[in-house]
Amino acid sequence: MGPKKRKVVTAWPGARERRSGLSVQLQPGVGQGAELEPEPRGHLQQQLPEEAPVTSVYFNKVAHRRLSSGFFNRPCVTLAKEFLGQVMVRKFPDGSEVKGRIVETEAYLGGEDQASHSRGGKQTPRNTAMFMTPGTMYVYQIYGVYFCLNVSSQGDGAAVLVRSLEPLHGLDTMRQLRSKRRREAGKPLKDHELCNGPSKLCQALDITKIFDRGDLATGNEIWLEPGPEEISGADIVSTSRIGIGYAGEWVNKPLRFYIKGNKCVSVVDRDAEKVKD
DNA sequence: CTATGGATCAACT
DNA sequence: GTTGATCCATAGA
Repeated sequence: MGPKKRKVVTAWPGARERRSGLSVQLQPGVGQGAELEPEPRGHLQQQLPEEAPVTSVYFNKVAHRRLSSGFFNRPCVTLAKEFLGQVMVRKFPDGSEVKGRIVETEAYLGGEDQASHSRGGKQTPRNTAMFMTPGTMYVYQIYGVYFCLNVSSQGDGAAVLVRSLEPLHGLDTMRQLRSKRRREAGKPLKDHELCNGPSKLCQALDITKIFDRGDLATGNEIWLEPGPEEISGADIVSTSRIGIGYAGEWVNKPLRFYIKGNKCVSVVDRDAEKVKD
């Protein structure tokens, strides 16, 4: 039997409201400062003015507080692994911030990758961001309900899907944002459940289509900072991607990467974790 | 396990 | 312009 007939709607509900910022009331101050901030890396972590221009790599080591465009200009698989451990920061219109450490990513390689939205090298209005400068965000809506965040990498049509974060700061804000789609009577979410999925993290950070084609390297509302610790190759599990059963030979390619043992990984692969030789 | 929900795009008229 | 099949998921039972 065929699919049910659907009415056609040209805009997603709430689009206008969300443009003006948060659509839930946040409780200011609650929980802020009670959570552990990542240790600064070295002594150069001083605060910078928000739009501090980076004019020279030689005189602006300080500017590495925020990962800049050069960081994103790497091959897709390399970038997917380098993302692990970096801290995603979301600043809301009221000035408050939430932060989470990236613990799970997937690489989508572009034209030849049958699981990629850019398969066959096809560029459409939806996936245009995948073909833009490395560091460009590709946000798309899935199943009509949720959003997923990708970041363009080096390579035509290649991008990295951000699948899971370990919440570091602003957990109460995340919980409020995540509750919007949940029943009142639902059990309160554990910390590790706040961002353990590609659309969960978009809810928790209020990432919507308005960020599509935005630049993660220069934006004021969302950016990356160096993580508190280096993630070594030995701590990275490489395994198959999630939810791409249609992609033929690409189904089993090890293009999903996560930090071994991290509680916030969405789908754990015990077999892939068994390190042999 | 199932229900949910709407944009997207190829393939048509 | 319309149609049909699909889609990188989540929530709740």
